Amino acid sequence: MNKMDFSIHCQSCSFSHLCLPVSLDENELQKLDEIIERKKPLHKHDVLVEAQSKFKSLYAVRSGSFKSYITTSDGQEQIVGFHLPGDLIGFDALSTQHHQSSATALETSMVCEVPYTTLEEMSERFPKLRKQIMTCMSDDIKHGHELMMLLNKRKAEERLLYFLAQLSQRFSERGFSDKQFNLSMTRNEIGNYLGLTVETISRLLTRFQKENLIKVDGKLIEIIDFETIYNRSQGLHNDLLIKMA
Amino acid sequence: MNKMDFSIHCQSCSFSHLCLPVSLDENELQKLDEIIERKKPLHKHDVLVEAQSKFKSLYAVRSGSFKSYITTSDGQEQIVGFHLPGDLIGFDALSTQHHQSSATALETSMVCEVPYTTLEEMSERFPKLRKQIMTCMSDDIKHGHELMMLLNKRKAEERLLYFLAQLSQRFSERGFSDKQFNLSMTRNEIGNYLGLTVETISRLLTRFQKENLIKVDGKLIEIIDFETIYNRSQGLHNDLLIKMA
DNA sequence: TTAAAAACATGATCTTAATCAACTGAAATG
DNA sequence: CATTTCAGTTGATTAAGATCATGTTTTTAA
Repeated sequence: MNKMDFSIHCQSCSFSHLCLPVSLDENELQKLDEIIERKKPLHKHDVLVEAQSKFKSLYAVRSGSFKSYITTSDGQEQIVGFHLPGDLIGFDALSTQHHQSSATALETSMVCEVPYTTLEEMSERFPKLRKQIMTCMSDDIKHGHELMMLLNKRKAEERLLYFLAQLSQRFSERGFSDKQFNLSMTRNEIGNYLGLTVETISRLLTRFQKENLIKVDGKLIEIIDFETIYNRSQGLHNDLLIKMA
Repeated sequence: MNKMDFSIHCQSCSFSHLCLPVSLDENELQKLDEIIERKKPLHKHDVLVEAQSKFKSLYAVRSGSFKSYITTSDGQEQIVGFHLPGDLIGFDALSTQHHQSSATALETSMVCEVPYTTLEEMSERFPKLRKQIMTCMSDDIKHGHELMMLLNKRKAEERLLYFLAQLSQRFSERGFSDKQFNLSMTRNEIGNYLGLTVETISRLLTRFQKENLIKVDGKLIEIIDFETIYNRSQGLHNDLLIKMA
């Protein structure tokens, strides 16, 4: 962790192309940068947002990662998303003024905080900012639809391959390696998200390794054959592909 | 179908409390009413919105019902929602300007059309309208989260009971009977939405009838024991409830 | 109005991933 | 640094729901 991180600006942030600054001009960016507060690091298990709590701020992940989850009536946890640097957390509270889901850090992480009141003001003045928030919500809806398809139509193997392919892509978009990365979430959490058990995740990872799709070393994943991972995650298997050709 | 339907106004619409007019004042409502176009009826299987098509209008269901769905890479259909009178269709296009899902009528239905350009103008002038659209999107995200929980944590029986309970509630909110209603969707479509097969839906409906929870007559459903339906849809069974007491 | 096509119901069998169990390794915590 | 808790792996068994098969009823369209 670099002390410099505390004083970084939106203008020079390497995730600005994914985050709120998208499409803002110099002047607007300057304003946004002024109202954003940099918070001190959160540690693993620290709670960033509590479900049902009043909406006070929007957060952008600066480093590390988070999971967000809802809690069912019978006390179970359902993870609804994992957040990487550049992602926004908390906009599910924009309508009701209360958060619908909780968010906790999966590792030591940093966030930028955008206080609600200043955000309201700014989005009144800058339609582009409003639009960007709309886009985030819309993306979230789309993600929900895709997930629905995944959970309804795909079997265990396809779900986990989809998860790995998607993670790899997201790391790549953020300038990290898409060939080698760390899983900050446990096997249990992956299973929770994908509607599978830990045992199934574990077995599949070992199998994928045997099939030479990935290399697994604890939390470290190496993507060996992205092509096959992607195809099979879409329900396209080799024998099927050969038939089509 | 009454001819009067064609000339009904937002001011006197019985679904205005669920639809765009929410929280608009007399003047604003008047303006909204002026830009809304009433379209002629759509029939079963008619396409209202085509996925990937350019965003031209937002639609509010006036009568009848719709399903919206995405199509997977291998050509399968995944239903992502059913729409009843008062519901908005098409706002998943607000960010990209292109629709993410298709929508077709499940029966003879009517919609109110709000052209995109006038909507943009209006929402610029009336923050309340903008807020209402935000609320719709936010509700959709929330719905997605709940569905994820349903598909990941609940078994077939609980899913279908949840579906029935939710339909009953939604009918009630719209001033229809919550005790007796018609399923405008097929068993196949229910299964598609809930991640189950037709056969499972069929078997469960017969079982629920035998257990005296509902009465089934083809597409006509009568809710007999809402209390038990709701409890069991949440994973709370009788023996468990007795233990807790 | 009637033929053809969908939609629905129900039984028999099979498959996938859950569950149960036992063990190993990693990492918090006093 | 020790010990106890948590995370992960692997095997054996089971159960829920899919799939397959067939008959019936309802809808649709010629």
